[in-house]
Amino acid sequence: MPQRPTSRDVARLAGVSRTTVSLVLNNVPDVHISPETRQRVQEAARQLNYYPDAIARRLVSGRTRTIALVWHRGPDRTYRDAFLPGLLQGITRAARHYGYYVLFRPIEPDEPDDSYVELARGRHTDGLILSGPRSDASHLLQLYEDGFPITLHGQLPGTDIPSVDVDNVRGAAEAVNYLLTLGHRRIGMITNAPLEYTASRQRLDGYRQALEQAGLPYDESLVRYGNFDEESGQVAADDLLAQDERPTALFIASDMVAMGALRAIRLRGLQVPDDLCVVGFDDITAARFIVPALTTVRVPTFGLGWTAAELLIRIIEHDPPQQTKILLDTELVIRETCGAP
Amino acid sequence: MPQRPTSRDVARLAGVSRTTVSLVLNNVPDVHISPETRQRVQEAARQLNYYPDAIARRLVSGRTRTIALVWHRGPDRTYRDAFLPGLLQGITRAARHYGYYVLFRPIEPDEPDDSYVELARGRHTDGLILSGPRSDASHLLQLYEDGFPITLHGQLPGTDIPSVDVDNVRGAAEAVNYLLTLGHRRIGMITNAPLEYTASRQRLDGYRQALEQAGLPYDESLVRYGNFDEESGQVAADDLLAQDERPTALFIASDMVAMGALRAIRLRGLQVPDDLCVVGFDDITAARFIVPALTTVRVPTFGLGWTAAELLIRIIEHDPPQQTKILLDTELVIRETCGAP
DNA sequence: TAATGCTACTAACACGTGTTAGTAATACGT
DNA sequence: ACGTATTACTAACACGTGTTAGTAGCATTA
Repeated sequence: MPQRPTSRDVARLAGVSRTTVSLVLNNVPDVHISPETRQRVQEAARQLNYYPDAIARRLVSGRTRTIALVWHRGPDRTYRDAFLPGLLQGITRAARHYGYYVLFRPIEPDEPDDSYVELARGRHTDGLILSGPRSDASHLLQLYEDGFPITLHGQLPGTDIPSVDVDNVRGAAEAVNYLLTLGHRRIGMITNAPLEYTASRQRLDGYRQALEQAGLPYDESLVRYGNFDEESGQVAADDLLAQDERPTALFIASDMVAMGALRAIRLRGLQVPDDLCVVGFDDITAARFIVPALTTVRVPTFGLGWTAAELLIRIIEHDPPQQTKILLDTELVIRETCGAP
Repeated sequence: MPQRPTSRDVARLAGVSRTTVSLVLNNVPDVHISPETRQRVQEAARQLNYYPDAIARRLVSGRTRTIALVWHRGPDRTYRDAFLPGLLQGITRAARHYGYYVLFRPIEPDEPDDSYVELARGRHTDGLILSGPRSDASHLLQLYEDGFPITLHGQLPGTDIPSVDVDNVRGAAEAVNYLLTLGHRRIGMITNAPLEYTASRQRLDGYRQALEQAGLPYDESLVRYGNFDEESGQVAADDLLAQDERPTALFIASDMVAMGALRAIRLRGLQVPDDLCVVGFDDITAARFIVPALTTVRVPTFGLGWTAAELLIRIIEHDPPQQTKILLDTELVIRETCGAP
């Protein structure tokens, strides 16, 4: 890059002081500058192709106008591929709307969990969205207590850190209700992950609630535990279908796990939806394309991103909403795995 | 945030000058500071929980240690979902390896094409990776000629801007060769997009080259044009299969387009792979899960990201490699749409 | 006519760091 | 004993901007 022009160069060319340049270019209100001078300054800036230095601006304002997305999702590829694009787009759109930039910072498996702290303490960013908070995050709490703006994507029980998440309980309940409406009474479930994960527990809770409300007993022999990936789904479904009295429908709290389950079903020679109905969760891209197309619960990834960013920015700008624990609704997408709509 | 400690505070607590603090904490070589003083400084920094201010540091060094990914892919959701996660991970990993941060900047449809220029001119970033360059990008050329570090993901014919892309010609040729090896002689093709798109033209070229090398004529009646999405694939395949003499195999230069084509095939009552073989391109997630699983050409998204970032950083650090037009190899992933391997 | 208010500007400081040039104090060589 | 080299530091500048306090010059008011 050739020598960048500074506001001093613009001032010199326009024959005014640097202060005047700043006042004109930033359109500072209630300040008296003659129209001729204004025009001279603007002309000079254009002529030199002047862009103010963001770094210097940040130093004096004390604000970076940047928010960071800390992606802390372990090695779970599925989650990354299915949710990151929408989330990121929601975040960047909200950020742009409010005049912020977005820094993307994944935490790799070989890094210490708290390596994002430097981002905050070192003033790289005005606030951060942490996707996938861990319960052992003492640095996170310290940061929060020090007043650093933070929003969680996901939930961290036992704290009052602002957070945005999907209403897993409701989403799961709605899926199971749909199966109940279709007349199913023996509904099996496969979780998306072990119950240590909050979302897992909540989706199971939704399943229980729906059954309970329909006056059906919770039967543990109908529940299996997935572990994010396809293989776990195949194993779980196979085990579930090995029983004498098979369920007539399956609620599987993760589409990726459902992919494995569907394979197990196919290998047993069973037909979906004739022999067995299936509802998934997440609405990954593949759900639309498999045959029969998977009925599932859509997660509003864009909305999660937008909401988390907006919440964060309002906190940064000292205009926090009353509600700082936000749950977004899912949407049941009816396709073919429960029969034609 | 309570008052952040500065290096002045550390200096005061340690009873030394600010200069000494800087020298010690940055481990400046060839400078004589007694071990006792060093320890006093380090102890003070720890005690105050001091993190140097990134902004001030950038101002004095003139470097942001940040690179930006400008995502300029139009409204093409497919591309975003299939490539962004891997690309971004490759970029951030390389960035971290070299000590850089990553800014993500999508260009939304309602924005002017050149809105990323401010990122460079305003010194928000040390360099940028532009994914999806447009041929009418005069600002881009200006930026490049001014010496601003830029790497393209994709290609811009007629310039010598450093770029990283997939070897579309080779990838397509390999796919078609595979079909030829299986004995197919009448091979249809559906492009991924109109031929204005460089990648589209290249994949078609690969198809032609493979045929030519096998001594087969290029028959235009076997070629149709997709347009990114599923629908375009369904229409194209349907049209292709309406002919008297059907092809025995289809090379479809986009998995998403292939999804539509497969539907058209199914609706015509044809069986894959018995009546018709299919090879796709991109290896999207769904390719693994449909039945039969789609044989396709995998794009090394992570490698593209890593390479683009590494190239960019070497340019930023004035250590450019000789080769600045890089083509990465694809990988043919053999699944079931051409029969069992 | 003096006091006040308004217009159209500018000088100087602050932000927090890295770095260059310099300075005492001590050690070393002859 | 004297000049030189080395050690262990520090004062001061620079990075480029936003902003506060201030200053001439002129118009208006009492």
